[in-house]
Amino acid sequence: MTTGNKTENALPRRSMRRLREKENRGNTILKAAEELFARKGYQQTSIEEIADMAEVSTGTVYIYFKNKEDILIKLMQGIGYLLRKTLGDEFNKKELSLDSLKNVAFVFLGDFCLRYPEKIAIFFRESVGQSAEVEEQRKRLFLKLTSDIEDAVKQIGMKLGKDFLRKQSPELIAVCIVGVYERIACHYLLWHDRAKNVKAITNEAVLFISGGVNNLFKSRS
Amino acid sequence: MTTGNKTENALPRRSMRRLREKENRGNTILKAAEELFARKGYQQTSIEEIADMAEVSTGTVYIYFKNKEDILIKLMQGIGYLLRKTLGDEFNKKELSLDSLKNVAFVFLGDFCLRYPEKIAIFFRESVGQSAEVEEQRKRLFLKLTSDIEDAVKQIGMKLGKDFLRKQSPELIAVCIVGVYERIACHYLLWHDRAKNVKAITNEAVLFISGGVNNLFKSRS
Amino acid sequence: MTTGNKTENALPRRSMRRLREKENRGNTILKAAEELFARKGYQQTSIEEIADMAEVSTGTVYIYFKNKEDILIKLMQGIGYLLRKTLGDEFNKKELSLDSLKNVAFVFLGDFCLRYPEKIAIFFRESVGQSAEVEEQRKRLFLKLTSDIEDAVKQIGMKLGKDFLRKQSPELIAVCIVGVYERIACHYLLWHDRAKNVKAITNEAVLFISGGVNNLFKSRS
Amino acid sequence: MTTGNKTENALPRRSMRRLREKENRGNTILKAAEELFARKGYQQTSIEEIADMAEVSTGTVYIYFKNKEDILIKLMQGIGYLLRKTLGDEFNKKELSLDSLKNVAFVFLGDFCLRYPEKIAIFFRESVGQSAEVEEQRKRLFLKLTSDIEDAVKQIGMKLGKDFLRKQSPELIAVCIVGVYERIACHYLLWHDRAKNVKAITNEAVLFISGGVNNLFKSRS
DNA sequence: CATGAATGAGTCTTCATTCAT
DNA sequence: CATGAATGAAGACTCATTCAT
Repeated sequence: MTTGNKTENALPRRSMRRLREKENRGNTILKAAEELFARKGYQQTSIEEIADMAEVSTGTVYIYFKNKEDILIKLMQGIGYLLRKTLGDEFNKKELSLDSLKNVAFVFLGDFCLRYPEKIAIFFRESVGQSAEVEEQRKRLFLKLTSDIEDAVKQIGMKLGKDFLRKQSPELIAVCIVGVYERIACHYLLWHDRAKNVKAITNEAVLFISGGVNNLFKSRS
Repeated sequence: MTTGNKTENALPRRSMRRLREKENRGNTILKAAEELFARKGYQQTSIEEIADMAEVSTGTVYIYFKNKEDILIKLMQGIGYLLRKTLGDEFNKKELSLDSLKNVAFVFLGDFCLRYPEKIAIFFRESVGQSAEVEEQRKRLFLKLTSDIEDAVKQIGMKLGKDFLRKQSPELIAVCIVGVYERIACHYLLWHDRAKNVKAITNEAVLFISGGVNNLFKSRS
Repeated sequence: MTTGNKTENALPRRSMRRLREKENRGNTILKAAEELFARKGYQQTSIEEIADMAEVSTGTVYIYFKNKEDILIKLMQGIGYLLRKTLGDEFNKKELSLDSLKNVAFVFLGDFCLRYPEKIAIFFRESVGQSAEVEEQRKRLFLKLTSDIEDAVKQIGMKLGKDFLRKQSPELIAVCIVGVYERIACHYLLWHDRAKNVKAITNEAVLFISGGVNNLFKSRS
Repeated sequence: MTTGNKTENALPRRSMRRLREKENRGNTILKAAEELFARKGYQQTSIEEIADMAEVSTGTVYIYFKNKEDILIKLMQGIGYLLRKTLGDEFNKKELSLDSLKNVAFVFLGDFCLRYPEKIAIFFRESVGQSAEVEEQRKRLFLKLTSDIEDAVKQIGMKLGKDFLRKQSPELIAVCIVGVYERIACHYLLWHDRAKNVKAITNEAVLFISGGVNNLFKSRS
């Protein structure tokens, strides 16, 4: 049936293809930029190279993006969104508990980092120290990410019926967790290439984080 | 008279000044670069600006440094050295113990970060994502720093007569500690300006780290 | 029914509209270009802006005009035609006399300039110094205009039974008159906005021109 | 003596040459730009061409001028200054009288225009319709020029003991004179090449202007 | 005819680096 | 050593024009 329908409306099909292409053109450019930024660095990549790899002309790049900076920002936003979604979905899978922190660590280190090393390179390296605007975006994304984790930490505390030392402890915990993730990703994945040890590393990272979190619960009287 | 005076004294005096200046010229340029890189960003700072602020000519900059990248690298090395020295001195002050980790945290967050915000900005922001050579240096410095902490962690473990879960646990601990430091510095000092809360923050950071470390000791049978 | 109706009537109606629109499409584009060129300048106006204001696509612009330059040239030709027609009609209204020069001045300064400030801006400003082709057109139009006035001046001389100092004097007179018109238009209308004083200005301009013309008649022996 | 002096201070001589070169470099670039703008048009001339003709690199152009527009503006200012100086000097040569207008016309048409056809091309063609900033400068220069002539006209009126029809008549006269000059220059020098007829043309232009001015004096009762 | 996305040649502009003085 | 004017390669960006649909 569906096929028959398609056969009848040949033109729509074409225009649909056009539409799809149009929608994808921007993504093709982003993909090309992602790979090049991760491999050669943001500064070392020219618009022409991105255009070449995306098989479009330089002018086309400027139809979809305001300027080179805009490409990086859109890339960051995409990565930020995917990251938060990935972690958020994991947090929401079951009841929040200390195990959630463990699962999230596995999703990030054992999954996300291995699957998207270029995204990690861009998020943790190429988007740093480029310009005021990029830095602003970066800050915003990190704060959102931190805030997500802070919320989860708070709820875990509530679930466990425990209070934190200070009202702001969950924020600090979130900051620490993000820091641990970031540096592990850089250290073990970008610098060394110990993808194979990921499991052991993640396991211990989870232990480290759990220990840290536990230490910031107010002890019962 | 005046002329004679000048001929006799002024020249030697001048040349002494020259000598002193000559010795310091490189440092003056580094200082200028440090401030400008931290304030405006590495990419946004031109050699001319650095020369102006250091009150030398652009050509002079190239007598003391191979190129612009070299300035950043020298700056990083200086910061890296100072940082390792600061932390190392603290580690060496007394017998290593879990308290050492605490003291080091205070020295870094409560002291170093507040005293040298520009160094922090350069080390954690401006030196990131600039070029292959800079990244290489950055990696090297981070590895040294991590290695220092790893050694301290190992010794603390020995002092406490405890084994770690794995042989590589101390490395992971060190990586985590560096990550926690880095992100706290960025989050609380570069992004927000919560210099006043430093004490509470450091306190909790220390608790977090201690909890983390403790969790990676092998539990006694 | 509705469908049938559409098939019978709507299409013809549409095609009529189409036809009308088609005829006018070129003019719509010219109108848009005229306004934009006068307001923002020829160089600062893009084809896309013209198309937007004319509510057509950029491609359509190229159906009606060879290129951007062509739009400007067509515009100039239209303005040149209208200007010559306006002045010519005035010259032809009655017997040619020195009063004709006066009337023409009023028609140009007191009427044309006030009614079509954009045309003045394009003719005296935007069409200047753009390209060889445009300059060529401009020259051609100015020569025609000058020639028209020259003819009128010659006839006035004949009517008055006076000879000119030289055979070429009428040409020079025409050139001077055009120069006076041009600069008055620019000075008082484009630069200052003394539309209110137009009458006094025109009056004196006429006196200036009359005095000039009179001085180039050969004095009777 | 002088020569000996020079021989002694060889270095000063060199540095003086340097200084001269430095002062002249900007002028060399301006000269090159002047010729190219006049010949090919402002838009059609690239910075690279200017640099080539001035035998400097493109970068050097940007040491002396902010941008391309700046070159044109500096050129206009130079021309405007020279023009006003030339006319002003002529006005100041002797007592102001109607003859002064005649002499000034000869200086402008018979001298300035023939000697500096490129300056005329730039002032009356290439600087028109280019950008808001250039237009602003152009307006300013024209107003100054007009104002100079207005002042002279006023004084001539006073010298002759005659009043003008209106207080603003001198301004209008000045505007007309500038217009006459401009169009004659364009018509006879840029468009046709009647340099040989200049004398006759100027003579009649003077007559035209004189007649015009005379007609705006208030007639004695 | 109409569309408007795609093109890509063309230019300005920057700035790290060099070198004659 | 110090200078700073000159260099010129490199790259971002624009926009008139084309053409498949």
